Amino acid sequence: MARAAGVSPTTVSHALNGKGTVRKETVERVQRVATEIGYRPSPIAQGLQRSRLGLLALVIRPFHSLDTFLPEGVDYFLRIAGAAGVTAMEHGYSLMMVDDPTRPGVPFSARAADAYIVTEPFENDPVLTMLSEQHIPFVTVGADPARRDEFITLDEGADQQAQLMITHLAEAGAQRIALVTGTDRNDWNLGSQRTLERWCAARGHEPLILSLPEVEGERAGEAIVDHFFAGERAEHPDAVFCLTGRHAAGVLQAATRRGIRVPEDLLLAAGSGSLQNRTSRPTVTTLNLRPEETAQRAVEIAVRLAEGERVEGPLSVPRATLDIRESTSRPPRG
Amino acid sequence: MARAAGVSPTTVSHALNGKGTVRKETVERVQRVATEIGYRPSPIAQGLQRSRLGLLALVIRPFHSLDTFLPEGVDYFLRIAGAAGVTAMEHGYSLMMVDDPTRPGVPFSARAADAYIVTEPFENDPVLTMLSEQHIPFVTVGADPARRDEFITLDEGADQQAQLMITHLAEAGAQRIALVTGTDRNDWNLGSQRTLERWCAARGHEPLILSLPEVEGERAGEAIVDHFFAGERAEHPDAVFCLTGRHAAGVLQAATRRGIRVPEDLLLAAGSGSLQNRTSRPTVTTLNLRPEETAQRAVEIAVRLAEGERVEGPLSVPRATLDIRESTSRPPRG
DNA sequence: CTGAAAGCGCTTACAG
DNA sequence: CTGAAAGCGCTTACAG
Repeated sequence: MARAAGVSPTTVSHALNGKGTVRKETVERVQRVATEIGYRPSPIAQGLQRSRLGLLALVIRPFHSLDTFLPEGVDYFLRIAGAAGVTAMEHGYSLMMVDDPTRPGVPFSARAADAYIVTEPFENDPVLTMLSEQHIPFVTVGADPARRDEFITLDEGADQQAQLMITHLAEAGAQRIALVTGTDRNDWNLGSQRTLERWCAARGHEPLILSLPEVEGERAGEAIVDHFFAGERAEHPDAVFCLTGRHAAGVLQAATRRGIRVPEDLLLAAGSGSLQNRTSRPTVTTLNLRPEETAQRAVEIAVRLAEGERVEGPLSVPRATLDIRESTSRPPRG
Repeated sequence: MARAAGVSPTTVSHALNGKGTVRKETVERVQRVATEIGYRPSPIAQGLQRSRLGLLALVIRPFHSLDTFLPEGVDYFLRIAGAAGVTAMEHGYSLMMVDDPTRPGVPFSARAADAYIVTEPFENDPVLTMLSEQHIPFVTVGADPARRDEFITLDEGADQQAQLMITHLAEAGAQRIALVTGTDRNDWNLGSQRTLERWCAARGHEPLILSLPEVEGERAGEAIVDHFFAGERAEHPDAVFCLTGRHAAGVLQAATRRGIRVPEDLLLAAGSGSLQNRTSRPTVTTLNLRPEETAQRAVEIAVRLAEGERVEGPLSVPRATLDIRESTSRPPRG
């Protein structure tokens, strides 16, 4: 490029970046030649000397157990991804989704991010261990349950979120609330479980809890209904709270198939809902976890970390709200 | 790092990459020190000299008019994105989603990709112009309608795809098929329109076609039904083919609201379907565009381009198939 | 106003 | 077996 314009590399750089002082005609000539030959400064070379690429990485840990980058009917994480991409762009960064960067053979670009966002890390998550050991800045959405205060974390307040739904179900008349969690050992599953146990303990009855792999999705419906409605009638729950929208959709189908009416016989709710919970018959009450705002906060923190700022203080996701729908809208049993 | 291990940078490089010949003990010491101090070679510096970062960029042009990275109920592109991410990873690349890289102020990382995939480019798309001028390798999914053979393109065969659905509707008894396209000037909208026009011409009647912004989604349903069912009864279509699943979902709702029964009074089909078309009542017939395979092909081409290989010959997406559902399953009008 | 020099953090011939 | 030198493509002091 320098040769093509008949000037030094220094002058090219100055001209193209508006730095230093360059005669106006020289600037124009350099620009003209640049567009003529389709020259653009190498972002890699530029990155080298800023030692920053303007790249953020998003690791959605639950996708690892779901074994896909595009689980159907799992809105929450896709909305996180979409919003994170947009927010990153607004801050002058790009965002890439990567799977598990600790695996051997990962694209080496996966390690080129300036900062990482890790959502729903597992207990003692090796991804966090690696990032931490290699001094790569990162923020997690939801704590590593085993290392709660060790890393920079947007606390998701799983306890509060579960409590919100449990209170709603109780107010709608539920006496025995069953909880269906996933099997990933993350703060969302573990925290919700703790919360229901506490609630049941306060009422002096045994908690009804079932943990099934997230990946089973709606297929898990039959197993869930079998499990809770097998024994004596007095033992049956009058409300089921599934942490995932797909489990809830499955329960709705399985219950309907057996003549268990929602919400007349059974209240039904989901933690992280999805499209199908809004369109099923009846529609299903869910938590609104506000993934867009969560992503926004996470990206803002990641950007600050990427730029070498310190980030302190207790951080948290926006407070969840209830999207009350038909599945909990009529008092059960009458 | 070199100093910490008491050797030269050359030896560090050799030891860590298993190149050259280094004494076994030296290798071990270097490795030990590396993990101790959390050293990792800078991917940027490595990228500089390979002049490649292992990064692919995906530009989903329709998102630009939809004005979001996460349109709800638009499966096709998200499935493209998910599958592209996975396939990229299998080839040792990461994938980032970028919006319009021609805008001023884009993250400079957005220009750091080794190759681009651009889905559904617009007519005379400036993104393609820029990539082409800057000699950045790219592949499009769907042609730029104005520059059909100028770039490396996975042809989507919009004509064939539309023909497939039209034939199905006709076989199901449709006499007058109305087409609803989006307003983006891409090959999918324009090609489908051409195909319906040809079909109508062969039958000697005027084509019923309405173009409405993709972004209106289900809200467009009322307008569509208003438009086609305003005039005399003889002029009403007996089948509506919406290119987007959201338009189709809207038509279903609006029709139902007016007592137009699907499929008894009206056959309904969508081009690129989504979850809601599979779960609505009745379920809606769609094309299966096989986005996962499309993404896979696109990524494979992008990787070859990134690695400097030539790519030739007519390329195309996998052939669409029909997902026939209730909305076209009974002969209309008895 | 312009350019030679040094440096960003690596790797790859090449010499010892 | 190890390291000094050159180079990947830029930018940023600094000298002229």
